[in-house]
Amino acid sequence: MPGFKGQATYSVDGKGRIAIPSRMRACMSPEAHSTLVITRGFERCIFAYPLDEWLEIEDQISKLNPYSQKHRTFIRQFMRWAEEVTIDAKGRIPLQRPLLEYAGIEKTSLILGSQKYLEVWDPQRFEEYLAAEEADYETLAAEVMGS
Amino acid sequence: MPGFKGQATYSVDGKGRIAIPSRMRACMSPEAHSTLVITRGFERCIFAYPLDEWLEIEDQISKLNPYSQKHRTFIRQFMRWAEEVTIDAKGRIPLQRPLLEYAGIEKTSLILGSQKYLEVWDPQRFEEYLAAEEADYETLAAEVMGS
DNA sequence: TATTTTGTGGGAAATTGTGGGAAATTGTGG
DNA sequence: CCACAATTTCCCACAATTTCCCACAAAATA
Repeated sequence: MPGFKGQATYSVDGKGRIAIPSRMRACMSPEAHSTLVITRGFERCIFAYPLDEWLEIEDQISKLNPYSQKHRTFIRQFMRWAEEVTIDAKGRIPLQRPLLEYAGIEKTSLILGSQKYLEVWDPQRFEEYLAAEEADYETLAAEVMGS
Repeated sequence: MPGFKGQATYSVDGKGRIAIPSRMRACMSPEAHSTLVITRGFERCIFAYPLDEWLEIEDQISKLNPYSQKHRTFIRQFMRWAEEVTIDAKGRIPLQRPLLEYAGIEKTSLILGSQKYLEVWDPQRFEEYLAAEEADYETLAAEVMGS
């Protein structure tokens, strides 16, 4: 089962909705029930997990120890940003203002497929992120994938 | 099962489509379902993997740790350029504008068979690449293939 | 030379993305 | 408990893009 791939630049409408590219929608399994869990991602973007993927992550979270301060803090931070949203008839999802603010998204969004989840970026911020990345793609590939 | 071989110079039509040479198409196994995954290659060309080959790569990717910053960056970069395309009735595939731009392809493309995958180059850029390669073919062969 | 295959181009149909209005829901204050 | 405002959800219309399909020409085969 292939994962999410590809990229697209879509607009954010007045109601804070963004479209999910149909190719990416097609990658979701029926068990996801057209539902995504959006949450604060790393590197200042939004992550969106299909429901079934998310449940596996939550399963891991549930195994953490709530009596450890470190674990507790992580659980709190991880869960408080998460929001379950369903994809509407036109393939869109609503994004909450706090998340949009966190990611610095206003009128345009860049959607990236990243295997098990989607990422939503402010296009300009993504450019800056790319520029800041020190290792170039080919070096990184050799490092990570080299046997 | 023999791999992709040979080369061909084909045009890119107004809709960004290129034909896949029939003898290369003939090399694809039925498991590929006439589907190629095109993505950003190294040295500024486009790679095209038959679906079955690609799935093996993605399998490796899925084993990486998304909580490691380095791995996450690689997954992001690797997947965002990838796009699943099916070969149409006339043996063509559509190429997305971002990929064409990355490879500097405009009206003409050079298609190379390279064992497990195809490469799509801008003909002129390929010439430049050859010229820039310092090691000649025979020296390289001795180095790489020497037991 | 006739016939099939292969590559090229473009038109028509279907799908996809965008925006906005109306109905339903939720929260707030009287 | 009800009225009102604000938000969210559902639905429809339009435009742009993509997909599908057919026609033609060049090349290869016989």
